[in-house]
Amino acid sequence: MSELGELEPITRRSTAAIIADQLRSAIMYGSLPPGSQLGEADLAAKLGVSRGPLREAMQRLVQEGLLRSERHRGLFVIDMDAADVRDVYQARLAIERAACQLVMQGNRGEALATLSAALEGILEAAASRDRIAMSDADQAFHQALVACSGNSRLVRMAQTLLVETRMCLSALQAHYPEPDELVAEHRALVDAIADGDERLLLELIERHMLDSIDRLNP
Amino acid sequence: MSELGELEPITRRSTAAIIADQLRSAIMYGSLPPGSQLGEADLAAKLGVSRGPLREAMQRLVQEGLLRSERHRGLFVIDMDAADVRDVYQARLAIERAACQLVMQGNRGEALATLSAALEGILEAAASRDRIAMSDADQAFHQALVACSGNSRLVRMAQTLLVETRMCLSALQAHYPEPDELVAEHRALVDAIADGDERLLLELIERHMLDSIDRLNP
DNA sequence: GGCCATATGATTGTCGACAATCTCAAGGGA
DNA sequence: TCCCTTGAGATTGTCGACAATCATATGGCC
Repeated sequence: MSELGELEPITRRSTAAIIADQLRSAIMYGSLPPGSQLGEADLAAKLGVSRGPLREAMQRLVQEGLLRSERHRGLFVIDMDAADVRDVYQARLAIERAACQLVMQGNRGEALATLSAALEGILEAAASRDRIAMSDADQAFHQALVACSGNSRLVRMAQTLLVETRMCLSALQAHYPEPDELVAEHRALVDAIADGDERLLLELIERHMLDSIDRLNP
Repeated sequence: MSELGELEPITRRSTAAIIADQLRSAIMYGSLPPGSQLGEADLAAKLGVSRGPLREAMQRLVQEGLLRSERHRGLFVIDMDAADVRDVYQARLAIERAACQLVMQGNRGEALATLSAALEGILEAAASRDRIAMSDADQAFHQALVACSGNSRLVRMAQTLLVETRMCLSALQAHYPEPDELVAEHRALVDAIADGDERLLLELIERHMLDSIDRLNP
């Protein structure tokens, strides 16, 4: 959080990082749909940069696994099949389960405050019945959960997995839980943290992920 | 494995990927020690490429978290403190624990064959009492373990974490387990898989990681 | 003598151009 | 009619050069 009136350099982040964020966002929200090719000249013109920095940014996404590279063919947004959906949620379970354990044996009070706020966000989104807002709030909650673990590696991994999660939802465009259910599931997680019930928390997060796999695989 | 006499394009992987591998390897083995700056012109000359592809490769490692970028200053190999060591092993535990579960509920037979071979490698390395060979075999074992999960996301994450693990060992240059202990610990893992004892397997992998944290933090 | 401003050198960030390769369509032959 | 070859067009891969920024050393001023 930046202080009020604090003077900072205008560009403290590298251009490649900014472009990578833009592309990640575009992929996440389905603006660059799975399987689509990323023409370098085209994109560079749209973003107002040269091909150099753009290529650097794209290499980041290749490393993340969001793009696949075919030599002399171009870069394509990955398209996810059922196996990918399974992999993503299994990996999310691994990360978030570990995050839950760390939260429990770490600063639980601070985590509780952060996650209560995130839960409030889900509540508002659910009230508005806006699917995208709900997804945003859902993602923010899980991002916050992992952030509370204090483990930067877990945070980085979770970010990519959450982007892929959004890709699934955008692509499949279905089977997203009802607002009430969404709120209830996350409230249960927060309550378990509040009660200090690690056993229950781990069980809930496991169910949360495994249910999602079932929901997305008809 | 490529067939004998099979004709394949000489360069099927992108140049950036090859360079990234080289750099990753150099970082892993301590050839590029933590904290050291990566001069672009210098490296490009050594690798026989231009700065363009080199910069692309470096962006991959930035995304991986192996390099940190300071704008207009350059790229530096991350240096790991005690907190980083903890984070890496916590993350490894998360990934490898999940991999173990997937192995147990997946093709256990194939995993057993692969891991038995990997264990044989550890045995040979331990016999030679060559520290580097032991580390290589250790890493290969855990890489194989995660690969047996069949989850490509877990594999990618594990790769980065294993590189960071090697960085710790190269940097701290100490507290690596005795050959006998190394063999015993991994044999126990394989045995647990052979017996189909998931409970024990998870307990062992947990101990394996948590012990490592203690060992590296005096 | 100590400290600040300036100049210099080196390094990074960005760009445009050229070469290599792929895609796709048109043409010729069986 | 179908298939292979061949050519044009477009796209990617690579490179060298220029601009912007930072680090360091030098000289002047207090």
